[in-house]
Amino acid sequence: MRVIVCRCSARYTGRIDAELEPGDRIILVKQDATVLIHGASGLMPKNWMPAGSEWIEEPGRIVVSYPRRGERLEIYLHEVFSDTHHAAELHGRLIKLGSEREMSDLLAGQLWRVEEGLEMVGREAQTPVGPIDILATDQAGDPVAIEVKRARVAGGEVAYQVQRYLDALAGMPDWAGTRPRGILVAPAAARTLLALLEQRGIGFVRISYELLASPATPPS
Amino acid sequence: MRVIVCRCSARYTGRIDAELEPGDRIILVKQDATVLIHGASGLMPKNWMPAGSEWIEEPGRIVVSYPRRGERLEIYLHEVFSDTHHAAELHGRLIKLGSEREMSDLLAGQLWRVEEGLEMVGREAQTPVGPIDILATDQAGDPVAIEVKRARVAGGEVAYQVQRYLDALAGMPDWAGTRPRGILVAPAAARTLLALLEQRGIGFVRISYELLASPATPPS
DNA sequence: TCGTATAGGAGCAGT
DNA sequence: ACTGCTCTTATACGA
Repeated sequence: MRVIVCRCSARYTGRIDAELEPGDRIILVKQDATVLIHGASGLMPKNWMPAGSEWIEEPGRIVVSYPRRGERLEIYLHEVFSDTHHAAELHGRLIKLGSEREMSDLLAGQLWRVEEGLEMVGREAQTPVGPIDILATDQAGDPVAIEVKRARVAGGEVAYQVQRYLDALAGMPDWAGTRPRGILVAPAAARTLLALLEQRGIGFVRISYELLASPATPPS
Repeated sequence: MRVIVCRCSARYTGRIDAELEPGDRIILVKQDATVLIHGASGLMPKNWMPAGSEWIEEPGRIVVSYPRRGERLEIYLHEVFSDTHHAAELHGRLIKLGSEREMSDLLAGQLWRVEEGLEMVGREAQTPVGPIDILATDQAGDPVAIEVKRARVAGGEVAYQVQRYLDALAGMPDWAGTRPRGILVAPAAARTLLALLEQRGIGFVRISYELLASPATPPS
């Protein structure tokens, strides 16, 4: 890992064309050849190049390229304040708790929170248009596609995503003659989305990861 | 801007819970108080905190918090290899060419490339469900919602995005009695998306930014 | 503030 | 490789 503190400018061409005007920046070059040019604000780098990029260095100029995708970044070093190298031998993992997948896992064992009488059919149930998070059957035997979101949902696309699953279910021989339903499970939803779901006949059940992770209290 | 090269571990709690095991990292602290913990690979930091975070430092331990969103990052410094500060006085802008907005601007003056006889109605035309990139009328006087994408489109969401616009148009008094149509303009589309568009009656016209930016050759 | 859409999105898992 | 889909997505723009 190399850290260059410098005043530089840059020019990127590839997926777009971009010009970075001169400024004080920190350039990180990682062990996998990822290159980041970080400015004084924000999470995202001003410019970057992906892992596996090729590196050509001349005095005052660095050219990083990724021919496979037609990308190229030219960095012009106007003044180098420091340029150091670090071994980075230890690489501890990052462990995340509370992902959607985990929420879905928890919910699978607590389907009674969604609706009484649901029977699990499958997880990530394959349809021609993509996998359904949780597929269940209700008391009437009709299929219920449950879409799980970890965080508050605002955008309306999810309604169409569920609709797409329902259309697919309706066309599958296994479910011929049934009336597929859809339910969105999330900790919160935008007002406009709730209206859209209502209009489409898609249910919404407010459930958070914290609720699912807390000691379960199944129905009596 | 501060750069700490160190061996550290960290614990984040907020939107999820995450634990970063001990490893060699580069911590960037930006002028806007953004904090990034970068590992040896990849574009994204292992952990981060947003601009405006609060900072508490003790020997061997840094606590960054953003109470407004209930976020907190604890960094445990096991060994500090270097810890430097840099002024960063010059902040040149980043200028991008080839964004979707610019592509849309160009296309607005070359609607003949999409379909003969289109008449411009509006840009970013407001509907209750969001703005339509380009709204036009065709030779029959029916509204045409044109969605512009600057890069190849794979996901099917765009079909629903356009469908939503069409539904909204159908419900607007201005367009009562008309038959709204949708057209996706992009340099390329996935096979499955093409099928979905076809099925939904949404048109696809293959146009790239490069084509629009090249010297225009209007119809004879 | 919320809602909506773009991003050089990135990253990941399945086919 | 292509597709689908989540992300502590970030970021910008507008009502």
